[in-house]
Amino acid sequence: MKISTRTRYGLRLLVYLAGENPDKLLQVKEIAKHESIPVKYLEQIIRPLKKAGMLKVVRGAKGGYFIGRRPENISVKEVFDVLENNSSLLDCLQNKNTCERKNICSTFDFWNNFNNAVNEYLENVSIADIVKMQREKCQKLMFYI
Amino acid sequence: MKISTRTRYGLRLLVYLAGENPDKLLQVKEIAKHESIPVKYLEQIIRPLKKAGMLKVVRGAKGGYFIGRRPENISVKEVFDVLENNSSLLDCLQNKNTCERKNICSTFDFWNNFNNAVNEYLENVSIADIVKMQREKCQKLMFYI
DNA sequence: AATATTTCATACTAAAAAAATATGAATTAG
DNA sequence: CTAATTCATATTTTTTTAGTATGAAATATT
Repeated sequence: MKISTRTRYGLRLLVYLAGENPDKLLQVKEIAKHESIPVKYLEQIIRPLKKAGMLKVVRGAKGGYFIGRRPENISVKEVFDVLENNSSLLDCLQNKNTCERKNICSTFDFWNNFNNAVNEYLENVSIADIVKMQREKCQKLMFYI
Repeated sequence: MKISTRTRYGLRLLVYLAGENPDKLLQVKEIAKHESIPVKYLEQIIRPLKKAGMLKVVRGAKGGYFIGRRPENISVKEVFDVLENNSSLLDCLQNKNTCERKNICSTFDFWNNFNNAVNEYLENVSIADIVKMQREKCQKLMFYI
């Protein structure tokens, strides 16, 4: 049970965009450098997030990206759904590849409950929350200097 | 973020053992059949669980396994720790391979909180709880027949 | 209009991890 | 002594993840 690099990068990307003024365009190259992410890999991560409206684009020279919605309205759950290849903790929880043991499985209900608990947690954390956490931490550090 | 087959199998194994009388020995072959798990794969899963005292063994002919502790005292968290190859959701949370961005990472605190929440959940579910859930479900089904 | 810069789209490769299999040693009941 | 069973390790196969490569499409600037 590991968080993929894809999701980790994607979250950092969104937090970065959300922390900047939405009228300032940020380019892949710049973001990649800032966040230590391979440029081409980042491009691939951006696409589905854009599709989901989490970020917006200006194409062509001097183009770039900006946050697509108010950060309060982007939950981490949504980021998971888009980037984590299979957002569900177990295949049997989402009817695809339905396991034929499903009905007799001694652990199905437990996994289901666990999955729900995790999802609920992720639904209740927004990108804005993370930006806020980060800022508070930064201020605390400044205080001691 | 997927639960590994290893952990899923291991949990089923423990729930099965916990549901039987501890003085009844169950053999790998039988468990594997009952739970639709490849025999040799199951053997590999048993070993670390045994090491952790979650199940106990009688070797040789007519040997087999039985639950190693009261099921109330085996948390799912413990099963994860033993079977999930890297129990932590992110490497940076456990000081090994320490990411050099750790201190400046915009998302570190979030991941840390999330990890703690997940662990807390798993610590508070025991094998006994799962056995109970399963039994109640079974009874409910019986009622309608 | 030409050029440089930037995003878009897809295909491919490499590395790592997970799942499963294979082989044979050690132990013990009968 | 033999058969049944667990123990231990090595190997193979499959799947997933991470990253790279190539080039098209769009647009600002000159």
